[in-house]
Order: sequence, then structure tokens, then C-alpha cells
Amino acid sequence: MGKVRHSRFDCTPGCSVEAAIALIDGKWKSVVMFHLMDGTHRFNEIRRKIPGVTQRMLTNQLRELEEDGLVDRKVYAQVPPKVEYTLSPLGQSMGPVLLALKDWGDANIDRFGKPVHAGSPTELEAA
Amino acid sequence: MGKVRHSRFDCTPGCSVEAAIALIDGKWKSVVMFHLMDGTHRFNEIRRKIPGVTQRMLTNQLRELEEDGLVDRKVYAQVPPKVEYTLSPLGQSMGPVLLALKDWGDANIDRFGKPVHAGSPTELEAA
DNA sequence: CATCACGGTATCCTTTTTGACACTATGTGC
DNA sequence: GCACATAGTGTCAAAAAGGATACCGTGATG
Repeated sequence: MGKVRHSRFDCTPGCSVEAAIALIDGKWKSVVMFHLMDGTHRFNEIRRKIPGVTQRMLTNQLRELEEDGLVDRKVYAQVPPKVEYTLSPLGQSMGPVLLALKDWGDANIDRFGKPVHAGSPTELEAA
Repeated sequence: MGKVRHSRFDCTPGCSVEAAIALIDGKWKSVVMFHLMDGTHRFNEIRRKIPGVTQRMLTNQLRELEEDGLVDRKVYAQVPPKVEYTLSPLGQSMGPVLLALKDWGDANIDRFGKPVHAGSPTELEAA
């Protein structure tokens, strides 16, 4: 059987933190989940909301989120393909984590490097 | 100059989530910070509270946390060496994130793999 | 004297993660 | 016909992260 991705938590007070962080360990996972908090999205909707993610990586991380039970995936048998992604109840229960990350990021993001997508519409509008 | 570790956030609503998660991206960082929420610790105190971490990695991640301004490090000029690590104000402001992770982990940790340190004192006591 | 504690460093290696690029089948619009 | 949209897959490479192992200087202890 394939490698188990989450299977080494120790029984110390920190291990529940470790368990939680391990589930959203993946460069885009927390951002994907954050966007899904707004409701069901299709693949390219998510993709458009996350500049910088490649199709390959988005697929990978959505699959892992689905495997971990954090995201539900619904495929409609039609052409062109239509696939909907939704936070599962378990994924929704991560809401407080995601909101805490967002709040903290909002308060502190300017401490860290400049946005790399200079010239993007929002940046131009601000100019 | 070396690679800048945090320097590519895009101006989308998700980027503040991305910024926050990037700071605690590192296998042991969130657990270290969680333990430091209890107050100042010395190096080996932290190490003993985190089974599985190697000295090498703990040093690395403490250094990165210090570089990012999340942890304060105080060296006492004595023998044997004494170094104290404390959450900085910025690190403390991550409290809600860490607590949200802990709460979520506590509620859900049994969904994921078994603890790997079977036989540890707490495990034996439970038996 | 040997062992231990402290808090590391140095070096190298392995594993994992991420990304680049090309490709896919169908329908639609021009 | 071509370009586009949809939601991917396949393959390979590069980069990054994490870990294994040995070693360090000082003092304390038995």
C-alpha cells in the first residue's frame, strides 16, 4: 500500500497541533480551503483565485484534500467536464483555523516581502 | 544574497492566509511555538517536549523563527550554556492560530494514523 | 578519569515537494 | 480549421526540507 501521509503523531500536548498542521501542509492547501469557505467552486474558479498555482499542483493538492476528507468532489458526467469542489463538514470545521490565519495575515502581511504580482489589476487600481 | 524565504505574496484575499501559513511552514515550527505559549523555555526543554525532532532540525527551525521575528532568543554568557527562547509579541499574536490548530487537532486527531511512540509513559498509563 | 549536560555546528544524504512542459477529448464560437 | 474552455494526466527535473551522524568546549559529578 502507498505511503501513509499522516501516521506519526506522538502523544504530547503538541501532537494535536502537529496533526492539524500536517493536514494543511502543502503550499496551496490552506489558500484553497480558504477560498472554498465562500462556497462550492469549480476547478478553474479556484485556479483563477490563486495566482501562481500551476494546474498540476492544484490538482495534486485538491486530490490530497479530498483523500484526507477535507474537501468533497462532485463530478458531473457532461462535456465539457464539470467538477465541483466543496469543503466537507470536516473541512468546514477548520474554519476557525483558516479565519485565524486570515486575520493574522491581514494584520501582518506588510511585514513580509512585497507582493510578486505587481501590475495585477488590484495593484493598478491602487496606483 | 540568499534566497528570500517570504517574498511572493499576491494581492488576492487568499494571500494573507498564504503569508501566515508560510511563517509557520516548517515541520516543527507550529509545535515549538505552541509550547512557547506556556512561557520561556530553554533549548532542551523544548526538545524534550517534542519527541521525534532532531537537534539539528530544532536548531534550524528556532533560528528561522527568530529570523522571522516570531521568537526571541536570549543567551546567557555562562557555562554550561544557557539560552532562553520566548515568543515575541509578534509570535504571541499568533496565539489564536495556534489555539485554533490545537482545538481542531484535539477534536480530530483520532481520525488519522496511530501515534508512533507506542509505549511512551502516557500511553502505558492509559493501558 | 569517565560520563553527563548544555546548546549547538558540520557534513552529507535522503526524501519530499513543487514546478515545467507537453499532452488529452470533447464541444463551442468565430 | 483554429482557438478556447473544461479538468485534468504523464513525465521529468529542480529545489527545498528534513534527517543521520559525528563532533565541539566547558564545567559538574561520581
